Amino acid sequence: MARGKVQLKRIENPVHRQVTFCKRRTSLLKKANELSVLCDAEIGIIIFSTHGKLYELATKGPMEGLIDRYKTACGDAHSTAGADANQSQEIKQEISMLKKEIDLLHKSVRCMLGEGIAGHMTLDELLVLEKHLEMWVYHIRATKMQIMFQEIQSLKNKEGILKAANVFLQEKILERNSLFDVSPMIVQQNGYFDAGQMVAADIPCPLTVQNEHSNLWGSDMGFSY
Amino acid sequence: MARGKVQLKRIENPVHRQVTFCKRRTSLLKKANELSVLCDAEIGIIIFSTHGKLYELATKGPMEGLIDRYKTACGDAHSTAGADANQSQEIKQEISMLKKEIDLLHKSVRCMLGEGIAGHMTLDELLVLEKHLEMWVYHIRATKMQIMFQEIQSLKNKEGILKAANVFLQEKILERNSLFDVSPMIVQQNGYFDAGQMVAADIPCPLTVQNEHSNLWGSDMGFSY
DNA sequence: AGCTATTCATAATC
DNA sequence: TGATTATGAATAGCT
Repeated sequence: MARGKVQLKRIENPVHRQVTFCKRRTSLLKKANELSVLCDAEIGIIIFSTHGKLYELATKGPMEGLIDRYKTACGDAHSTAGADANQSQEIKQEISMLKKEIDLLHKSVRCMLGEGIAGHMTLDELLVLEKHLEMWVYHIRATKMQIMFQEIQSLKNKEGILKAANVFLQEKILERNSLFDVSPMIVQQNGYFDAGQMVAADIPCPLTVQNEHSNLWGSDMGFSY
Repeated sequence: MARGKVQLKRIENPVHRQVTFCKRRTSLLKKANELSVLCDAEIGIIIFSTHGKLYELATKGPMEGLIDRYKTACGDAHSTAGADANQSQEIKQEISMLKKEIDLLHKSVRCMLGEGIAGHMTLDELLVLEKHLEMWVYHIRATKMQIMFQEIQSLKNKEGILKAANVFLQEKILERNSLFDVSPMIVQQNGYFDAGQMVAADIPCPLTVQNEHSNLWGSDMGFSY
């Protein structure tokens, strides 16, 4: 062909390969159509690109009909009979395969977003900008997460301290209750309790704290990050 | 073509038609084979001559496999039976969706590999990809944030409850200190308090705080996003 | 996507 | 059929 004869070998450069694929595919289908018209032949062509994209041509009627004719002419019997029975199983299997592929591709995309772009010098500035923005946002978010984590740790420490303090205080009270008949107190679920009423009450119930997972995850606590 | 441009019309002369069919058919199959090798594509060609004679080519594996792949990729087969038509329809739709996503991801990967955006992805596809990525990241982060806020809220509730209980207990103690000269207890800001002041006592009704948040955080709760 | 220099394909002919 | 040849098509390498 032009500007040098081509080797009948897979084109390694992806860009070249893609361009050649596009051009030659078009020509092939055109040729097929010409042959069909000129010579009154029925032709079907099925092409799957490297990436699995389908291109097809059927010159007389639908591809289905051509395939049926092919199977007939091929001399077979096992075409459509048992297909339906196994179809459900096959479809499920196919869905599973497709999902696995999607998962793999997701990982690929993530990997590429996370990896350097140094290997491709022709990469445009948009991608570089995106990368920079991502790094920037990353640091902001990391800081926010750290602050939140510290707050959680701090609160946990406070909790432990207060629990210990309360245990000690209750020991004190019980110590005296046994001598002076002082009623215990109740802390209610919402954390509110009426101290005045408690003092007057006479209920031998433990001081407990429960169910404080009354999550206050309000709609106004937006995801601002 | 040589010696005059050819009309794209059926060749009426049977001899000419036969000769042209033979030559062009050979060339078409040759071209198809070249395309397959050069561009790593899977190609199948089925040709029926005017007289019904079959010529075929399948570049990677048997024609049967290619036809199966075609039916799968096409949006799926003619399942004929109407019994499971609805289920089949849903499954087809799901497969279609999955394939679209795979196609999108393939394009994304290619794009990121530096093959260029314009030639491979439409603006719509880019927007969809962007939206997908954003939604994906959004869900992950929303989940993380929700867990963290719940944790914080839970701890704050506990803190409030324990503080109230602590205040009440201190009041109790002070109330009796005035009568029995017991020194009050102090919980210090840094969370330290002197256990040595504690007086051993029998505690039939302990002040308890259930520990419900210990398993919300994994040990690998890094800032990985 | 276009262009062009080459190589290919092939219609007509022998 | 097969070979030859004059011409139109296809296309690889570049922009």
